[in-house]
Amino acid sequence: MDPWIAQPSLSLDLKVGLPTPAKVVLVEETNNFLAVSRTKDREVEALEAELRRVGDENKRLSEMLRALLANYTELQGQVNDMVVVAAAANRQSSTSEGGSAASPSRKRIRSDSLDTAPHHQQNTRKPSPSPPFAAHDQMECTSAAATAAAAFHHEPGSRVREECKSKVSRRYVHADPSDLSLAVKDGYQWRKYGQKVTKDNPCPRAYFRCSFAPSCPVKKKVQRSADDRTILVATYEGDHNHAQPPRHNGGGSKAATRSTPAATEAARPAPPPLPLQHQHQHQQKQEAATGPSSEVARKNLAEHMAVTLTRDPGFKAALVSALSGRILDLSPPRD
DNA sequence: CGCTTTTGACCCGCGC
DNA sequence: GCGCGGGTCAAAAGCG
Repeated sequence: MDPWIAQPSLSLDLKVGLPTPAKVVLVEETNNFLAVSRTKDREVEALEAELRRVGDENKRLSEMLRALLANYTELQGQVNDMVVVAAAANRQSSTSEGGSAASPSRKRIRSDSLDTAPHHQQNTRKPSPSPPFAAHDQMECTSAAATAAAAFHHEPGSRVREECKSKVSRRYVHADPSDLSLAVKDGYQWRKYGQKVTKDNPCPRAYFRCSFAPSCPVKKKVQRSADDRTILVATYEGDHNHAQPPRHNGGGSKAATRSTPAATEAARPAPPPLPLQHQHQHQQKQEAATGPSSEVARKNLAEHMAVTLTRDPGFKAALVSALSGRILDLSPPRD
């Protein structure tokens, strides 16, 4: 039963000066209509007020997000600087020890980073004396691999150390747990060549090669984090020996226009996980070509954070709970 | 038709 | 030497 029908004022009006039943019904409906209109007006006003309040809150949250973003960018820069300093220090120490670049990896050294696909089968069992990326300094871990670099310092001889030797960087990407594609958007074209379930993580690990240039030695491993399955951990090995592919291919091969998960990665405007030196070069190129890249980076980051938040069921639930609580508090009491 | 993805098999390093 | 586990290969299937 609607609340306005039970209001005492309505029952009073019904009994005054109404000679015929038809008129009684007419007046009753008119009064009902007026009561409904008044109630609706109050509801509309309340909703408008709530809308204004939410709008203000949205503005405030946007400002907080901007401030957070600025702090993040600043901290990211500091971390980059620290990693550069640490990498320089490690280069000095490693060269003073006789140069670790010539030490062979304990793991099987494959030469497919040098050779093109047709002969890698015959050459894979031979040790590769100096892959192209080995000519660079060995400790070229990116800022994203700060944790790997830290592990390297604590665990000499471990697998992490090997990875750092061959220019390993890591990138953590938030992803929908229901999305099983294991696609990490980084601006490059990747071809998946294997998938494996590892011992320490029930989620499968996917192996990718750079498919933009056949001789590109870069490999990528993508696996969901065992702790938080909404996070994809992308591990990059090696360094691209080519420029970043264009965002969209106009009249390229058919495969380039396909909408496969790996192909769609290349169409997204996300910054590539370049090592530090290349990141700086890339940034300078971008700045020269398109103006300051910090704006673009901030925009991308803001979009990413917004997407991440809106995809998070917990965030949605919290938002709904907060809004419903406010609405109930602000709603006019009905007797 | 050309490319990518899938997936079982295989290779190889490492620990015991 | 053997088994385990990570990484890779390559044939088949899928896709536009």
